[in-house]
Amino acid sequence: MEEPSARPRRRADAERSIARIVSAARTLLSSDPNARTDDIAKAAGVGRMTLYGHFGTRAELVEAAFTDALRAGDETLSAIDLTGNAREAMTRLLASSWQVVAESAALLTAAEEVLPAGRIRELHAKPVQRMTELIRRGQDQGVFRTDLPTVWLVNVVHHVLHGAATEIRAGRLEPDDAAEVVTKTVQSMLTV
Amino acid sequence: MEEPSARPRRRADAERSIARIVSAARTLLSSDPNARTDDIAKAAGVGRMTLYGHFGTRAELVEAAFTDALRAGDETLSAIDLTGNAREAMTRLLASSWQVVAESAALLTAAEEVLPAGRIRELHAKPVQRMTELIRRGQDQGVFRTDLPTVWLVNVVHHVLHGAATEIRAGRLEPDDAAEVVTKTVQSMLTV
DNA sequence: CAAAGCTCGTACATGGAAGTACGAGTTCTT
DNA sequence: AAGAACTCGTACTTCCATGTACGAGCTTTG
Repeated sequence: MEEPSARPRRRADAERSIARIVSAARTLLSSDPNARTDDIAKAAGVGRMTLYGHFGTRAELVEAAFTDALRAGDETLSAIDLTGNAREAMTRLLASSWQVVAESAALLTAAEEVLPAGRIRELHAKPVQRMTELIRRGQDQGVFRTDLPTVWLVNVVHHVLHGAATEIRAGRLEPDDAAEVVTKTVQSMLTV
Repeated sequence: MEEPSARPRRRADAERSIARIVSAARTLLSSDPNARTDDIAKAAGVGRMTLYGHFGTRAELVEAAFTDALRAGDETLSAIDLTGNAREAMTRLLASSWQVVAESAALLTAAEEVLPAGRIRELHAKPVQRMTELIRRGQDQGVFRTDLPTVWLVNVVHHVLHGAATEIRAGRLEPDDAAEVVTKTVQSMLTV
């Protein structure tokens, strides 16, 4: 899908710049989805022109940052053991998921403003699939409800995670309580 | 709270213009939170200058539209009978609520971009209180869980409603199924 | 019916962010 | 060490939506 390493290949300093830019973009956009490219360049310790040399448009930059965040999230979540009892696996998955979601909530907003909905969905494929498989497995095991469409269950879990992120940002939920609250909520949601 | 009818009083044609503008703003902003004031004036069948005569800034206009939507929502929801068994009352409340939320989801986004968070919260006070009271009553009756903060329960219900709105917009949930799906989800969420 | 209150077109001012142009200097790569 | 690749400052150019100014002509209201 991506160009794995097409073209003449980049010089080492260029790679470094790009990495710093993407990282800065992730940071800034994660706290303000409207962060200006200008500020991102500054935060990356790089000239504005350098940034434009690598990312022709703001949209490209946002996409790169978003993709990177998803990659990082996937790395975290794919380390979790999801075998055995699906209910317990879900608890383990949620314990890490809420943080991943919370960290990049604003970044997602930025992406939604700039990328077509289909692209966003595409990039989300992995986490969605992970959750879908787990829920399906739970349904097969008879521990999760089957009276609602699986797609809905998957998505509503995501909405609850985003909800928790919002509540934390608004100061109405303590980060320390998040895992427990989210888990209890989701677990009963998955039960009739 | 508002100025009930302060000042010399407006002329009849002004009242009419304002009503048309607010209504157009509600419509446009409910489908595109970034709708331009220009387009709103056009849709209201009113000159741009007339609009600016009544609303000094875009923010004022958005607030007026948002307030009006909340007023309309409140009108709908306050007609619902919430007495008796809290669980059944909740089902009745949700049956109407999901639509109200879905209709103005984009408008809420517009408001969030332009109004301070506190103001939004303030304007939401009524619906929040309605839901809070119902949940508390259910807890007293012993039909709703008490192992999670009531504030969280109230807010997570809102998030689920918004989630349903999103799924509908994305074509992943049929409007006809919404009420059932939302109800089932929320009811089990409110149970241990 | 007259004054006050509204409407609304055209034209302009403002402001913010995106993206471009140019070109001199620096760092890699081979 | 030479050429290619990259950096990056400064100074535009564009674009687009918000908000203003001015003023002629309609409605309401009392």
